[in-house]
Amino acid sequence: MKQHFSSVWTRESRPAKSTTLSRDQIVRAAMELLDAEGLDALSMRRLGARLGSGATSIYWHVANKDELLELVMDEVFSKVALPAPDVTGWRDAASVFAYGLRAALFDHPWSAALIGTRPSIGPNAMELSARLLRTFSLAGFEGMALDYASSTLMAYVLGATTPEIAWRAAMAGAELNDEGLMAGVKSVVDRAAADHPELAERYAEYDGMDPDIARKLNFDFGLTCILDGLQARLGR
Amino acid sequence: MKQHFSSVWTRESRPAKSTTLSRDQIVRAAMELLDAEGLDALSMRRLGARLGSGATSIYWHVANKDELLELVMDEVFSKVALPAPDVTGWRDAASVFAYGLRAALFDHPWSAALIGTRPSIGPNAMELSARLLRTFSLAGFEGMALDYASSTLMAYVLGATTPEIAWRAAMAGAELNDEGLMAGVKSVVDRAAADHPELAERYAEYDGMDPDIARKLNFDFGLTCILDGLQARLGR
DNA sequence: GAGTCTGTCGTACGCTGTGCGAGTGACATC
DNA sequence: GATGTCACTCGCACAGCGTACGACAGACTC
Repeated sequence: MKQHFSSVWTRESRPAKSTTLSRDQIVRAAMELLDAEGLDALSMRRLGARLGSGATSIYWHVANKDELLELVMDEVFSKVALPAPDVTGWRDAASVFAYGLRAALFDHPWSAALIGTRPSIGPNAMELSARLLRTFSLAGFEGMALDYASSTLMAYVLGATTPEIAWRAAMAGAELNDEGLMAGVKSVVDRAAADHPELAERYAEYDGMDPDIARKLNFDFGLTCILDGLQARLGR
Repeated sequence: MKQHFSSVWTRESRPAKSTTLSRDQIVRAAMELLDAEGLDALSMRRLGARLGSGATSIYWHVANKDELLELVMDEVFSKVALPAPDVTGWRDAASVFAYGLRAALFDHPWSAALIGTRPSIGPNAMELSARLLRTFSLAGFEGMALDYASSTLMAYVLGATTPEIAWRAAMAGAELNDEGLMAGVKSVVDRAAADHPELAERYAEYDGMDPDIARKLNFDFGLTCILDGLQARLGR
């Protein structure tokens, strides 16, 4: 039995005549719950309770939980700023985009687990990529290269950010100052270092460094590296 | 209540004296189940059944389902080839790595959903990144830049591949030849195009193109772009 | 007053991860 | 041979999950 391709964006939202519940409210409440307690904490029952209504009432406004997640995920993309490139120059605009997307994902860490799960084709995601295309278009990219350039940048930001989020989540609760809590991390790292002298050398350089700053430097390196690579393609 | 950082890699595997069940067997069976039926199909009961044993027997060899997923995920990284850079030159080695990782992820599409979930610190992941470091080291990168360079490449591959996998999964069952099945995709795309003329122009260029080939071209563009950016950094 | 449409919700089904404790067989020690 | 200890398996049970279904209430139309 073949399945049709289907997604929330394929259907219209229910007309919002309802007084007590609406798709917007549901999405907003889901976002709050996700931000506060993470992906596992979002259940239809808990969400219903937070909205002061029955769990199954939600299903009038949303087909199923997957679609709800699609809606919430798209909301994340709405929070990414992207300045007009004719004001700032395309490199600055692209940088602001990259840092903005990174920040938006950090603000909603549960999104890291959803990215690999469904394509981002909601209106906000579309709007964002259209603006990114415009940026690169004004920069001088044309034809396929225009598309390629913007998805290269997008890919880098996603691929750099999601593992960062995974790290942060794994460390949640463990604090740097408390040696006992970090012992687990250290033992994993030590084991790796023991087998691979190259890794040991690398880790040594990070000693005593704030991991957030280290990650930011890392991100910035890759970003300017990509922008350089793109720029080289502009002169043909 | 604070939580300790903990992971499978922190503990030793149970000594493999067991005749009927072993960690390796469990991981292998889990991988088969995941490949055949996807992430949702993996339940401890189904896995137990496939192994011809009770569901809860698994818990003697693996602390919980999360750890099992960590183990299976690490197995994916073991399948990535990386040629010695002194034979092929660092750019070729890096390309082979990138395509190899991409292929490994494609072979196990469920991995896309796990990448944002937990840091990849298993022995195979470590081994792979150590080899990548060696590659860039021989290329001439030093200090922090060595680390940055390899994680930039890693980030790009992950970020480019996971959305591709998400797309493929969403299209599963829908075939290009069958217009009816693709109608859903088309309506989403059309809606986006209506709101954003830039997007419409882009989509038009892909018309009639094999999407797999289009994606490969896209991937290749970004990859050479990054390698160029990295190379520019080599001459200081 | 009757009928229809919109929206809510209680109940129920089949499924999940996993804690617990009972059970089994191999081996060591007396 | 009896007893004890360990490595391992597994049935049961619990709390929770997503969601199909049908009953129900209120508003609006004829």
